[in-house]
Amino acid sequence: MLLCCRATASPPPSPPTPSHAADPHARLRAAAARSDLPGALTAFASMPSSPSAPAAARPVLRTFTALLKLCAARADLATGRAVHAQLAARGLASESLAATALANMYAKCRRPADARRVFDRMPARDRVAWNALVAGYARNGLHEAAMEMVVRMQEEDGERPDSVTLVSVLPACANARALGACRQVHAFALRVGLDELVNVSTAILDAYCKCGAIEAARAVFDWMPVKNSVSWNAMIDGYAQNGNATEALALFKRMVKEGVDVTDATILAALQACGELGYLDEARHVHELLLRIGLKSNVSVMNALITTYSKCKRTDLAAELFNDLGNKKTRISWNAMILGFSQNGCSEDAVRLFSRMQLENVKPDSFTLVSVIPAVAEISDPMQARWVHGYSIRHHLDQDVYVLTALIDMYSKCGRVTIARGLFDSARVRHVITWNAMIHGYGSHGFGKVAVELFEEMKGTGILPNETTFLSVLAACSHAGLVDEGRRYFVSMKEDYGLEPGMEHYGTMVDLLGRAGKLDEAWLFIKDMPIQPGISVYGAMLGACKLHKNVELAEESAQRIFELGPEEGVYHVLLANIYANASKWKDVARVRTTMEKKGLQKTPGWSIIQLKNEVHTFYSGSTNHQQAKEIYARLAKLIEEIKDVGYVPDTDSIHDVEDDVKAQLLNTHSEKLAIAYGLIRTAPGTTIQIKKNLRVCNDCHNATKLISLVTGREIIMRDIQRFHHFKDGKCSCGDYW
DNA sequence: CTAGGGTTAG
Repeated sequence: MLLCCRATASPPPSPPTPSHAADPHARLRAAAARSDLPGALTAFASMPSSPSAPAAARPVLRTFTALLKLCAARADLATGRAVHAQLAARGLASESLAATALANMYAKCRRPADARRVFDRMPARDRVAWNALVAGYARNGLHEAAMEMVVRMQEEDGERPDSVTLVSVLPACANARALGACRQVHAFALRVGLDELVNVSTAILDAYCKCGAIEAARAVFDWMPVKNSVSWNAMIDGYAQNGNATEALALFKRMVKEGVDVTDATILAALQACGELGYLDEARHVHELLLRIGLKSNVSVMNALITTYSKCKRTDLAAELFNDLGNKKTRISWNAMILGFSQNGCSEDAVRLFSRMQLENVKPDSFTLVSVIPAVAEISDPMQARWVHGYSIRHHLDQDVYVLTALIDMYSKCGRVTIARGLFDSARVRHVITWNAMIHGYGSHGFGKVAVELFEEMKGTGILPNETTFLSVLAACSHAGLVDEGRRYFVSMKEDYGLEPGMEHYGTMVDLLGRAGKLDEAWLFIKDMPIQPGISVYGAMLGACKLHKNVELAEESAQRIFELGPEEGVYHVLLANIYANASKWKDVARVRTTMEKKGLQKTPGWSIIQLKNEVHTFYSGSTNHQQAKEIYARLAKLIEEIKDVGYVPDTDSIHDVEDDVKAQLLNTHSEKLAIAYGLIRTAPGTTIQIKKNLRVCNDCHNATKLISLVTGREIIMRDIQRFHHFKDGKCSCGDYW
């Protein structure tokens, strides 16, 4: 046996480090090869600097450039500056080789201005020095400056760009989305034959992708006589980033088939494509592949896999990977998992994981909060909301625009629009998304006029509205019955801002016209749509037909919806209700039968109320609550009280049974149960907050108004579409929803 | 001793 592991064995011989023979220059070279900056500094320290010392022992230019390279690699600015001082003391700081290395060091330490200063002091600048500056600007996000340097090196010094110049400046062209510049570089490369080089062509291809010129990129890719992994990765990622995930995956498969080396970048690009398409099976294949080639220890790849499985709605698989990461987890891993839970409706899991992150002392960043805050918003517990807000402040992240916007949205969703407005007013920086969140907040709470006013104020600030802004504004107009304003904004969207309305905008417009009773106009609006109307558009029409009892147009709309094959039973239910309203019982039966045949089910309605730390869920007629008896008793009393102030049960949507049974059924709606329970459990005067999974029904809406009157309570009800604030016998929606 | 500058990914 050559090596023995027994404890009694003699220690292995130490590596040959003849300390006496220590030539500092050799030691520094060795340290540099190991990228060992401290070792290199020790070696440097043992070099004599006095001119009386033997010349061979004194540091030479090479010594300093080696140190600078190490500083650059580690972004160690302090040491880099010390080396700069040493060079300056010897009058070497402007020497071509040293200055170039210095410029490079500063650029990698994110100090492009210092790099420039060194460059400007050079008496003569060669191509390499120019290249260092181009690369320095490019990697620090100074795209225009990088491109300008390429022009100046030719004009001022007559230096012809070489391959390094091109691969340095191309990322700048790419990040500046400067397609024209990309084309110029490409043309230049063709002219001087630099396109033969794989790295040049790859950089061109990548820049084309980033500028959205995916066909041009593909043409370069297909032309390239020699490709490497980077070329393939850039092309695959180009497709993934440009929304063509299908082509990205196809190319990825070809790459594997042709035996090109798959790297971590390949995997990341392929996973991105799988996630975008929600292709679980493909994601699993990529997963298997990366296990085969041993990329499992790459945390970035595992993080991407967590994200991808989450996008495929498999948080279970994501969580498994997350747990397997053990102590290799980074903050990005936590963020990915929290976001995964948050976006898949697992709000409690998201918040729990966030708490665990605190317990394990992982510092959060703005991404963490932007992931967890929507989960808190979904849970809508004001206490938790206040806590996560305080947490954001403690970690100095509350003024991050994205965090702030998430907080505004969260407070709106917790029914606290005023607090949301306070945050909005205190914001030091506001993006479009910030305005959108606030406008949406007002709109969803029925403050349509305020939403519109805020939108007008936004236009005055010079911030350009986007598609989402208009969606919120149109929805606000719809909820507040601002028909003329809505029509004008819809036109303005395209004419003044060049924004193309999407399916949701059309749906909202139909909703706006339909709610206002302009059914014929809504129908014509659909007919005039330049895109094929989707289920959501006809769904809005159907809802309006229910509201205004128009059987004919309801049938037409439903017909189109059924042709489009809806996955939920809501539209059948809606149509059946419309027939029932018109006493067309045969038709009701027919719709019910088709619904059953298609295996579609009515979504059971539920309402929840949160008290202390418990969530109480009520279904229509449910009796399984611990305090069910009390609840029904309180409800019965409540119904008597509101009858005294004019409550008449709205039994329109119920049939087949006697009137008193109808009233009975209405009285056990989940909303009413939740409210009754809230009244029992909370002190007089407390606001009651309810969340309902469907639209609040007509009768419950009516009843709740009167409940707010007789009990003197404010009741905030969040349904699938919007918020209703009930107070003093009125609702913020003005009975218009 | 011929040094100093460079492509994908998050």
